[in-house]
Amino acid sequence: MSSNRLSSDRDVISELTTGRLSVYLRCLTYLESIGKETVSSAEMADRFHLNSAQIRKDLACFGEFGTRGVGYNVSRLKEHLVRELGIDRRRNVIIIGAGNLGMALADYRGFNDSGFRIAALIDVDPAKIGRASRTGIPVLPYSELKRIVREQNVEIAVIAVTAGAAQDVYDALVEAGLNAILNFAPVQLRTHAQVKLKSVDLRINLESLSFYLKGVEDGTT
Amino acid sequence: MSSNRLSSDRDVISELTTGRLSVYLRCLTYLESIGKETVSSAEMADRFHLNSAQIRKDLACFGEFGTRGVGYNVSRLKEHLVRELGIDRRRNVIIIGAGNLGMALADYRGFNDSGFRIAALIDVDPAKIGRASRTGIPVLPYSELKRIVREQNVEIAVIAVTAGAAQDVYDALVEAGLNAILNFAPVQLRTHAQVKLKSVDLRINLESLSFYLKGVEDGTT
DNA sequence: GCATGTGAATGGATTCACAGCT
DNA sequence: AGCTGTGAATCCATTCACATGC
Repeated sequence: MSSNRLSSDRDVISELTTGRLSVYLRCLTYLESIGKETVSSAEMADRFHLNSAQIRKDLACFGEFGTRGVGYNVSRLKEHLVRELGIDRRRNVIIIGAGNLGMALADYRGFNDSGFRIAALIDVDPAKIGRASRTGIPVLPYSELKRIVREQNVEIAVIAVTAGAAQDVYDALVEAGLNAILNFAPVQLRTHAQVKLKSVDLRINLESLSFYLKGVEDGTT
Repeated sequence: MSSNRLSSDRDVISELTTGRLSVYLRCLTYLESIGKETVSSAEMADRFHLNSAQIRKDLACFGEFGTRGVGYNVSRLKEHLVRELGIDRRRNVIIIGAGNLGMALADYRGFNDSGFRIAALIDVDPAKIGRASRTGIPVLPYSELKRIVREQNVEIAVIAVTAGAAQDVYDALVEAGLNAILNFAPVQLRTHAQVKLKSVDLRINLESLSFYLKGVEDGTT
C-alpha cells in the first residue's frame, strides 16, 4: 500500500465526506496560524464534536498522512487537503442575477478568497448592466454569457435569480459549457447529468427551524 | 390505528425527512394553484426525481392522508403540512448583522413570506443603526437585543456576522431566550443543547464544487 | 384495477475496537 | 505508551415488494 496515494485512484467519495474535508481544512488553517505543528484525530474530534474514527477514515481516503503514535503534521495535511479540494489554483466564478442576493454574494468574503474569484455578476436588466457591486464586481449582460464564460475562463456559476427564471438560466449555463453550479433559487431543477449541482434553499432551512419550534411547543422536543 | 394521528405522538423525524416535507409543500402549493385536486405519490416522485415509496413513508409519519386507489387530496395534504411544519401562524425572525448578507436576507422573498416575518436587522455599528433595508426592515442596536426579542416576540434568529463574532452572538441569542438559530458564519459553533441550530456554509458549497471539478480534470469523474 | 401504507431487504455511513507502527 | 489505519459491527435511510383498502 503505497503511501501518498494519488487522488486519481480514490474511490467515490461521498458528499458528506467532502463537506467534512472543508471543515478540516478550515481547522488546520487555524491551527497553522497559531503555530501548532501536529494534531491528533482525537484533538480535532473534540474541537467540532465529531468522532475521531470518522476523521481518520475521511483523511485516509487519500493515503496515509498521519504518523502512528504522533498524529498529523498540520501544514502537510493542510497543503494536501487544499490540493485534494482543487483550490490550489484560482477558479473563476460568475453570479447570475444582480439582485439583493447576487450582490451580497459577490461581495462576500470567502467567495473572493483563496481559491475563488468572482469574475462578474450577470443580469438581464439594462438598468443594472454597467454598474458594479460595492467591492467593484461588474454587472455584465446576460446576452454575453457564453463569451464571458469563454474569455474569463469561468468554471463555476451561482444562480441567484427568481424561482421562475432559474430553470432557463440553468439550461443556458450548461449550454455555455459550465460543469459546476450552485443554485439559490427555491426550485427543484431538472438537472443534466455530468453537471454538478449544489442547491442552497434558504426557505427550507427556516421551515426546518419552525418545525423544531412546533415540536417544542407540542412537547415532543 | 387511528387516522389523522396528531403530530404530538410522532416519533423522531429526521432532518432529511423534514427537508423533504418542505419540498412537498412547495410542490403541493403549485399543484393547488393550477387547480389539481388529487395527486399520487408516483406523480410527485416523477416531478422531483425521488422514489415514490419514500414519499409515502414521509407522509405517513403523520397519519394516513391518502386514499388507496386514488392518491392524496392536494389541498388537504397541503394544509396538513403547513400545520405540521408549524407555519400556520407567523413566526418573527431577526437577523444579526446588517452587512451585505444580512441586508440581502432581510429583503429576500421567502423570508418575508407565508409563515415568516423579518422583524428587524440588528447591528453594533452606530452608522447603520436607525437606517433600514431597501424594503424597510429597520436596523436596531445590538445592545437592545433582549428587549427586541421579548417585545417583538421573536422566535428565530439568523446570524449574518463575521466568523470572529459569531460565537459571541450565538451565546447572546441563547441568553436572550431564542431556541432556533440559522447560522451563515463559516465557523463551527460550540452549541447549546435544546437550541436548534442550522448552518449554511457558503464556502463549503463552493469547495465541494471545486472538488468535483478537480475530479473531472483528473479523469475520476 | 390502482395507489396507499408498511414490514422486510438493501445499501450507506458512522462507530467500535483493535492490530500495527513509531 | 500513544495514535493511526481499518475490518467488523451498528445504526440509519432508502428501496423493494406486497397485503390492504378504495
